[in-house]
Amino acid sequence: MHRHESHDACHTGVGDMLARAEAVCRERGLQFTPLRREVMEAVAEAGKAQGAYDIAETLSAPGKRVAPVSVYRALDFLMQQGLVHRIASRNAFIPCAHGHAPGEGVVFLICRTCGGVDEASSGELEDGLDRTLKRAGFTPAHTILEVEGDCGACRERQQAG
Amino acid sequence: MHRHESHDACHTGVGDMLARAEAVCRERGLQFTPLRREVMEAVAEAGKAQGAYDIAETLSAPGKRVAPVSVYRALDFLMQQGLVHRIASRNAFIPCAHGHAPGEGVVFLICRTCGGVDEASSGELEDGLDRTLKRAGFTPAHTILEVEGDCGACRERQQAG
DNA sequence: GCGGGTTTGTTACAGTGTATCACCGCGGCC
DNA sequence: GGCCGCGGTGATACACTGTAACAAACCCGC
Ligand SMILES: [Zn+2]
Ligand SMILES: [Zn+2]
Ligand SMILES: [Zn+2]
Ligand SMILES: [Zn+2]
Repeated sequence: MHRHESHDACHTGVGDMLARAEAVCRERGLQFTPLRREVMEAVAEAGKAQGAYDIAETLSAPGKRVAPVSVYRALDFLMQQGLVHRIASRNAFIPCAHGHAPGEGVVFLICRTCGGVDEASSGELEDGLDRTLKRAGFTPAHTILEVEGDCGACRERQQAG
Repeated sequence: MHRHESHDACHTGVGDMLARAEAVCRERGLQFTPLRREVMEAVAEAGKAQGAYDIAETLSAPGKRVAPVSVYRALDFLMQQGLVHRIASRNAFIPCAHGHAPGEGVVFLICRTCGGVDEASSGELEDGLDRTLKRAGFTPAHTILEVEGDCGACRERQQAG
């Protein structure tokens, strides 16, 4: 999978993500069960946004079937803990590589070439959104901000090829 | 349905939307067929985001069934012409009340109380996003920006009640 | 061991969107 | 007129996404 070196918040490896997930759960008195770990692992290893059915298939093996509904439940849990994000425009899920605070505005950068999804955040952007909402008299509760395009790595690769 | 008086870009009536749709199609040499008109009308009259199956049901009558697939085709056409928007977080569609240029950034304000969807745009916001993307080395092609919350009218109504 | 909450398995189902093929209507063309 | 090509529509079937409901297993404190 590709890495974006272009912004300062560096990506986390699969092992780190699992360790963080485990720590978060212990800290909050919640169970990081084998299924939840497997789902977290599958999402973290994929390198691009995974559909729930993809994950179910990944985790299934001859003799051990994991039903999509179980995956959805694990994903719901992981999302509540901020360990996984849902990409609305793809009906798919990615691991949170940044560990940002809940409510913090995040932009998802979805590469249409390699399928990788990066997270970026910006106070400036958030302030602009807040002002726009205030001007419209709108009280926000939840924001979705997803940009589809080409990541730096893919753009360079295209220009080179 | 409710109206947001809070921002300057004023909403358009159903008749105006239909007239604009017709004008746009004639201008571009495209057909504004009865089905497309009916779908545009259903979306414009609803006052809140409509699912494709809702529209199909609205347009169906005893003896005249409109299949969802036909609605999807009409909606695809109307979206290409910028006459209708898709709300990704709701799997639903709204009429474009503003007639903005293609590529112009727009925020959808989705009221979780009344279900109404308003559009707002902001150069400041767009600039902030552009800078954030540039910093991340990401070239945008399409942006989804949807905020769920409470519109001014509903908030006042709640405080009064 | 028992009771009660949480997690998981299983099945069935609802909601959303697409593929495919046939048919129709309308112009252009011979 | 007859023919053809093309865009739009109808109709069926299907794939993909997500949820409801209930039972079984598990865990933990009493
Ligand atoms: Zn994150
Ligand atoms: Zn890429
Ligand atoms: Zn619009
Ligand atoms: Zn409202």
